[in-house]
Parts: sequence; C-alpha cells; structure tokens
Amino acid sequence: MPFALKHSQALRLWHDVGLGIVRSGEPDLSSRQITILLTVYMEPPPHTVRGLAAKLNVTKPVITRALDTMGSLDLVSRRRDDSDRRNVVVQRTVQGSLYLERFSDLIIEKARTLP
Amino acid sequence: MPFALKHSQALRLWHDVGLGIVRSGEPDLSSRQITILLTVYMEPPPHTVRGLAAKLNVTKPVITRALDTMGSLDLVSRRRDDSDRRNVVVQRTVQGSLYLERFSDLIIEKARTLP
DNA sequence: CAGGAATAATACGCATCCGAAACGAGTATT
DNA sequence: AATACTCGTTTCGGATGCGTATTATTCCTG
Repeated sequence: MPFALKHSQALRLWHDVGLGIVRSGEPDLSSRQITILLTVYMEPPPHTVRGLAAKLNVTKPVITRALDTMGSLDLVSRRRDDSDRRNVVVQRTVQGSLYLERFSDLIIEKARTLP
Repeated sequence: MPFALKHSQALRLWHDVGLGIVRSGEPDLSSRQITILLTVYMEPPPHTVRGLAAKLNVTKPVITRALDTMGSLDLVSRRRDDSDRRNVVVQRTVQGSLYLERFSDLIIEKARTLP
C-alpha cells in the first residue's frame, strides 16, 4: 500500500514524532546517529565500520565516534570479526531493540492521528 | 485518512529519509534542532525562546544555542519584539523554507515507495 | 617471509553542546 | 523612583563531534 502523504502531513508527522522524542528526554541523537542505528537494526548483517561509512557516505571516524556514543548508551555493541580480525562487527542490543520499539510505537501513533 | 503504518514500515521510512539526508550532505541536525525548526515553520507565530523551551521541555540556553547554529545556517532568524523588547521573535527564512521543502519532498517520496 | 594493502582506532586542533548559574536589559509593581 | 520580576544571553567547566592525518593490527600477495 502506497502512503500518499501531503507536504503538510509529512512535516507534521516529523514534528510530532520529534516533539515526542525531545519531550520524553530520550538522548538527543543526530540524523547520522539515528540512521546508523536504524541501518544496523533493519539491514541484513554483518555491519562493519567501513560498510556503514560507505553506505552513509561519511568518513570512518564518524562511524567510530557514533558507535562510541551509542555504545555507551547501550544501543549497539561491537565485536571483532573472528574470520577477519581487522573487521569490527556492529551488533544489536536488547536496549537498542527496546529503543526502536518505543520509536516505532511513537511514529505509528502520530501517523494514525494525522489530520 | 488515517495512516496505518506497521512497525517495520515506520522504521523503514525513518531509515530511508535519514539516509537521504545524511548522504546528501545536508547539515547534521539533532532531534532537538529539527523539532525547533519544524515548530517555527508549522505552528502559529509568534515564537519566543521561552515559548519554545516550554513546548520542548528543555532549558532556554538549549533554544538559544540551537538558534545560533540554525541562524548561521540561515534556517531561521531572530528579531526583537518591539511591543516588549525583552522578547525575541524567531522568524522563518527563505533558506529554511527551501530546506523544509526538500525535506518533505524526500519524506513523501520515501513514503510512496514503502513496501 | 617481506612488503604492501586494508581495517578500525586514535591524535590533533577546533567547534559545538550540555546544565547550572550569573548577568544585563526591559517591564511591572508599589 | 525604587524594587521586583521577566526574558534572552552569556559564562563556566566538561563532554562530544568534526575532518584530516596518522597509527596499530591484520591480512594478502609475490
């Protein structure tokens, strides 16, 4: 089913969801961080620093730093790839799953009540 | 018309839109900043620092700093309120309007092609 | 096995952001 | 006019992020 949003509805949805996140006191992630988080949870693994950097069109230190931050928030974790120990594999966490569950609940609720 | 998104569709939409923004090299705004921007453009004026702080449930310096950043990006501007010169009124800009136009275009396109 | 390529992390100098508190300017109260 | 209040900004020390360049490991190739 295609979702034929109008401009005002699209922006209203983003506004309402953003307001819900900000007001709730959830960590103030940037667009880059949220996109990394969603990529790890929605795209098929494995996810490496290099792969994420290429996919997002950013440099590798950007990914490393975002993983540092989100790792300290327990939203993702890192593990060395045993088959090629140069690689680091980014993994999901329970906290990250719960975070995205709350996130999608919020999106769905706001989309449902869109004028 | 209610938009009955599923969890996977909600997260997919956010992922795709975020990826579009990040890859395009647009400024990496935080959730707070985007929400302030959308509030200024979608809610009826006037918008004051205090009003935005109350609405977003954050402190006033957070708003001041976000306006500094987005002001330097030409996404919003500030003007003293002549009827009460303690107040600062946050105003829209041409650049901000164009930014949100690109933004809603992106949302609509990604929503249209949701699986 | 030696040299080179690939990977993630770190160093660097600088900018931005944080919350809490203090501040200056403007308005309201008495 | 003097005092109290309101509003936005600034300051403070500390945290986080940036891009570029460099480093330490690990793998690959000749």
